[in-house]
Formats: sequence, C-alpha cells, structure tokens
Amino acid sequence: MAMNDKTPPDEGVEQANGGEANPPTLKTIAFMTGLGVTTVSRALKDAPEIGAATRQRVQLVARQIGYRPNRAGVRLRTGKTNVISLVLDTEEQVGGFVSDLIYGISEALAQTPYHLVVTPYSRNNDPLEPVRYVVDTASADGVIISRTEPDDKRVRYMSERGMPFATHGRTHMGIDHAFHDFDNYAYSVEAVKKLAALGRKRLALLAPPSSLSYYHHMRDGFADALMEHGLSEVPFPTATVDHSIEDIRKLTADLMRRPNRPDGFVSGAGAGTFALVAGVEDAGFKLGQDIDIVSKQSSKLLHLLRPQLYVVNEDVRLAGAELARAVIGRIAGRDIASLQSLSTPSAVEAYDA
Amino acid sequence: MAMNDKTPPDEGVEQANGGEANPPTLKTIAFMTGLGVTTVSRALKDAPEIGAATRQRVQLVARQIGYRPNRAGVRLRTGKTNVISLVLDTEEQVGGFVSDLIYGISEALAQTPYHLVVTPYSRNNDPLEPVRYVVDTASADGVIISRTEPDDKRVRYMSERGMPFATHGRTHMGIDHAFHDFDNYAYSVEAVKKLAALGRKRLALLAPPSSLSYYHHMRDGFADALMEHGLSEVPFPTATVDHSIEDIRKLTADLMRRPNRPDGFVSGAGAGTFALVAGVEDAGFKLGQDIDIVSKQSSKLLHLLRPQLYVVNEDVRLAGAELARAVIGRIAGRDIASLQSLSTPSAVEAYDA
DNA sequence: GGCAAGAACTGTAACGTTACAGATTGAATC
DNA sequence: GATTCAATCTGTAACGTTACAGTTCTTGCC
Repeated sequence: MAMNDKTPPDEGVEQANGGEANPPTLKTIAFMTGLGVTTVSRALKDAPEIGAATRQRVQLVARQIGYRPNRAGVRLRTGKTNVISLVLDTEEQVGGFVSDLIYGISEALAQTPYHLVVTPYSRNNDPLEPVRYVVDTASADGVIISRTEPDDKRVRYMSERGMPFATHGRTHMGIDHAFHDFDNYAYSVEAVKKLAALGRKRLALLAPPSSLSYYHHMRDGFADALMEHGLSEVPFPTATVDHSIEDIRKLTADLMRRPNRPDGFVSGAGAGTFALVAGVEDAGFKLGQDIDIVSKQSSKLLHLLRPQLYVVNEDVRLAGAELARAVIGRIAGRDIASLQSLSTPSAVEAYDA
Repeated sequence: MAMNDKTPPDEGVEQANGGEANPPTLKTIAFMTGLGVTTVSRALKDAPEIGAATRQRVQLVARQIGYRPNRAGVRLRTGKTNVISLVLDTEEQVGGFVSDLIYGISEALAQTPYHLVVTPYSRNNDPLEPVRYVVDTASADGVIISRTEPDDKRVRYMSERGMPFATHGRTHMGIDHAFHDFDNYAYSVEAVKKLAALGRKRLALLAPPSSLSYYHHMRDGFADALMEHGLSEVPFPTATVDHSIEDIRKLTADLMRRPNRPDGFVSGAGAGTFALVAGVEDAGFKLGQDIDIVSKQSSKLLHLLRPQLYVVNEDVRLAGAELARAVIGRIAGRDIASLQSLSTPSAVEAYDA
C-alpha cells in the first residue's frame, strides 16, 4: 500500500510547525486520511460512489479540523459564487426601511452558504447599471432589487440572461418572476374605508413616485375605495414619498390652505407622514379634529408622534426574509409560482393607550 | 514571428459564434494582441518592464472589449478578496442608523474595487463569532465593526492576526487601531450646558448600554459638565438606548412620577427620545415647561415630533465613509494615526420655525 | 480458471490569475 | 568580434476546487 507518496500539504514551506497554521484544504484531509483529493471532495458532498465507511471517516476528519471549502476555489471552478446581491438605491429616504430589509435577508441567509453583498447605485445614474455589472461579471448567483417598476428594465435584463432574481414589488410586463410585495391596493382600500367611517369626505393621497409599481396599486385601491364610499379626491400630485421632509411639509401646508383642502390623508410612508403632520399643523389645523391621517409604517414611531394617527404596519424584515427565500428558490430551480408572495396588511390601528 | 501558435480562448468549444460570448479573460486579450498572458497581466497593472507602446495597446484592447479581472481568479492566486466585511448586530434598534452607515460605506467604496459584504450576528450569540469567521476563512481584506467595547475581544482577535479593520467607536485596551467616532463626551457636555442655560437643575441621562465604549464617553461628559455647572444627577440606570421603545417609555414615566424627578434629559439616541417624550407626557408633564430634553439624532425627525426638543445631529453617513476610508487605508498599510477620526458635534439646535 | 461487471478509489486537467525563473533581443562596452 | 547589460517579453507552476476519464480490486458467473 503506497501511502506515503501522498504529498503533505505544507511541503516546501520551511516555517517551524509552531507558526500560523494555514486553513485546511482538501489536500490536508487527503493527506490525513491517506485518500486522494478527488475522493475527499466527493465524500464531502455525499457522492454515491464513495463507500459509507470512507465517507464517514472523511467527514469526521473534516469536521474535526474545521475544514471549510475555499470560496474562491469553488467559484473559479464551478462559477458558483454563493453570493446574493442586494441592489440598493443609496438616495433612499430615511427610515429603518433598508436596515430591516437587510436584517430580514441576513436572517434567511444565515442558514445557507450565501453571503450578502450590497451593490449600491445612485438614483441619478442608470438603475440598470449595477444590475448589468452583477450579471455581466457573474458576481452573484442571485439578485434582489427594490423600487420595482411596472415595465422594469432590470427585470427584463435579468430574465433574458437567466440570472435568478426576486423583486420587492411586482411588475406588469408579461414576464413571470419571483417577488414579494406588500398589498398596497388592500392597504389604501382599508385606509379609505377607515377615513370614510370617520366621516371624512375629501381625501388626498401621499403616493409613491408614479414610476414605481406600487404607486399604481396604491392609487387604484385609493380610487376604487373612494368610488365605493362616495368620497372625492383632493389632488396632491406634486408630493411623493420620495420628496424631502421639508418639501412634503411645505406642499402639505400649501394644500391645506386651499379652499378645497382635504379632510383626510392616506400616506404611503412613515417618514412622509411626519412631514404631513407638520404641514397640516403649520397651516393651523388639528389632527383628529380637522383632519384624519392613515399611514403605513415600518417602524413603530408614528403613534408616539401623534396618537391621533391611524397606522398599518408593514413588516419589512419579513419582506427581506421572503425575498431571500425567493431568490434562493430560483437558484435551486424551484417553480416561480411558489416564489411569489403578497403580504396582506393588518387592520388599521388606532392608538391604544 | 510565430503568432498563430497562440491558442484562441474558445478553442474546443463547438458553439456557433452567435452564441453567448463568454466574458473576456487575459487569454482573450493575449490572443487578440498576440502577446503572452503574463505580459498582458503585467501591462494592465502598469508594471515597469513592459514597453510603453505595448502597455497602451493592451490597455486599449482591454477597455474596448470591457475586460474585468475575474475576482475568483485573483482571489485564489493572491488571497486578495477585494471585499470589506461590515459586521452587524441584527437586533439593532430602529432608526436609519444602519442604512446610513451602509450608504456611507458604499459611497466610499464605489470608487474602489471593493465590494461590501454584510456579515450579521445576533446579539444573543457571541459577537466574536462572525469576526472569527471572516478572519479564519480570510473572506475579506478588511472589517468594519460597530458597538465597540472598551476592552473588545474582536479588536484583540483581529489585531493579533493582522486583519485590517476599523471600528465605529474607540477602545481603551492599549491597542492602537483605526477608528471613527462621534465625540460623545463633547456632545453630553454641550447638552448639559444647554440644559443649565435653560435653568434646569436635576438631569437624567438616557445612556447606551454600559458595555459599550461610548457609554463611558457620554457618561464622563455628563458627569464633568454637571460638576462644572453645579447640577445634580437623577439616576436612570435601568433604561438604555438598547431597550425597546415600550420599556423606555414605561421606565421614563415611572421616573417622572418619583418625587425627585428630573427636570432635564440628555438622550443618547433619536429613537430613545421618542420613548422619553412619550413617557414624560404619560406622567402628565409638558416638554419645554416642566422639563427639557436634548437629544442626538441621525435622522431629521425629532423636531417634527416636538419642536421643543433640542437636537444635535450625528452624521452617520459620514461615519460610514470615514470608516471605509480607514479600513482601506489600513489595507494599504497606511499609518494608523492618520486613520483615526473624531467627529465633533455641531451646536445644540433649537427648533427654527 | 477466465472473464465481466460493478464498487471504490485515483490522477489529470482546467477555471483565471500572478510569481518566478527564464528567454530573446538590441545596443553598448571592451 | 565577443561580452555584458538592460529592456522586453514568455512559459510554467500554483492557488483550491471539481469534471472526467481512468485504474484497481472484489465478487459473481459460466
């Protein structure tokens, strides 16, 4: 049995043995077990043509010495990066939104070999650029994007090139893909219903920018519910949740000083609601008296701002976890239909003292 | 001139040329220029022993065909990952804090070849674990950590093993290292000074958890300034900025109902201040009248919560950018002393209507 | 006893890059 | 004309992994 013709992994290195131990590789295990590297490699991934005894022996040794596959080696050989890329707009307004998304994703990735890489872009630049980078350099196995548009270039790009991805928000472009979304239609329906029940008649909507998909959902729900309850809309077109706090505040105050001011607001974002409230009060009106506001929030701060606010909670952390599961599902080749989820808003909550 | 003995990069692949083009490699450029891969490699990194004409020719071709070095190849050969790892506590309370940190880091990394990998851990587990993982598997060239402690195991671990890193916050353990910190000592000195000027006498501090470095800075500044202005402290030991909004609120209300309640608060975190205000009002007291509060904030929401609040802004995005610059500096072997920065708090701001 | 077939294992090559040790020039020096 | 030298270029090997094409050995069958 020619066992000693295996080359020990550190041969040629003259350092004393007390020096830094290099991380173990397949070669290390091969040397320790007297097997070939190929056998070790296959034994570690439970290949069928490896004997049960050998497999167990290899896995035991690997565990003992704390073997971890070298990511660069695997990536170079197989092309598998074990990376999920989160493409983020770094101009994103305030709020723990992005933090929560990242926490949710991390949570779901923790049990997997995947690392999370944040790929930023500036809203001023082309949103397609970071996606193109990731796809062209194959620097991730899957991508998560947010700020989804109804006809989204990024979705088309990734679809055409077979890059697995999941979107935060839906599209309407005839391409089926994994997504997670908050049901903003249901949200604004519930919000309007609440305001109707409070006797409000003329409602305004602080909407997302009209380029984004959820603008349409929110707007449609708003319009349908207005119709159903026989209420009217006070247009508030210039302001969106993407505007700065100062802008929204000023636009709101202006709106409130008009003769046909609204007596109810539906707000699409927690931070925007801070500005709404300030604008309303700047104009001299009182929340819960002259006007009522229903807002979405991802943090829990709105009721501390004003207890008169009505809120619906959006669990962004959950969204992150769902998105991570969805991309991983796509990478594993799972069925798209099973990787699409919609989060139903909870009931509108009044402040509970 | 034997030029055609170079092997074209796609030899052996039977696909028609109309198929997907594989990303160009050094071999591609070598083939196109008629040079050897080694020459191409060196030409691209401006090595001195390559002729000026050749260098330009190679770089031109590389640019034209959109060559990008394969990260796995570089990483495997050199050990350089071109990755910065941000180690994050995923239990972090609320606030755009982490978002801003990430945006700041991304901003600074955008001009470099570095990718940002988020390495999460749960506060319940050992904070050393993710750091050990990154160091042991050499999965990043540099690390950024936050929630720094005066005697920080992670700092020791990375120091001893020569992993470049930067900390958000300082340590006091006789190890010199790169950091960025907000001057929380100066902050609480200014905060107390403001409250003294307002005629407040009995101050309480909503501090960070006592395990963290900035607890001590904030506390020392608080104590020194109390002394200087002849004010007294109302102990508020159980509550920290890490507690939930609900907990802080309740503890604050309890405190305010005591006979020796404070007439001024210094708050170490924006989200905590939301809870402070709620607790104060729960107990029936009025901000600006019975009590004044000075708070740090990283978002701009506090003055919308209550205009009576006094705020100091902490630019976390800047902190992120500084931290990124600091780690990169360490990786480049720059002097530690030049990679330590302290951000001086701006003046205490009252609401400016 | 000879042979086929499977089980269990092995070596080689390749992914893309760079370190290292040459090789090939042409010009300058003696 | 030979020798040295610098300038410029090149091939080979290796980083750690896996696909592929063997190789060896045992066992069963005729």
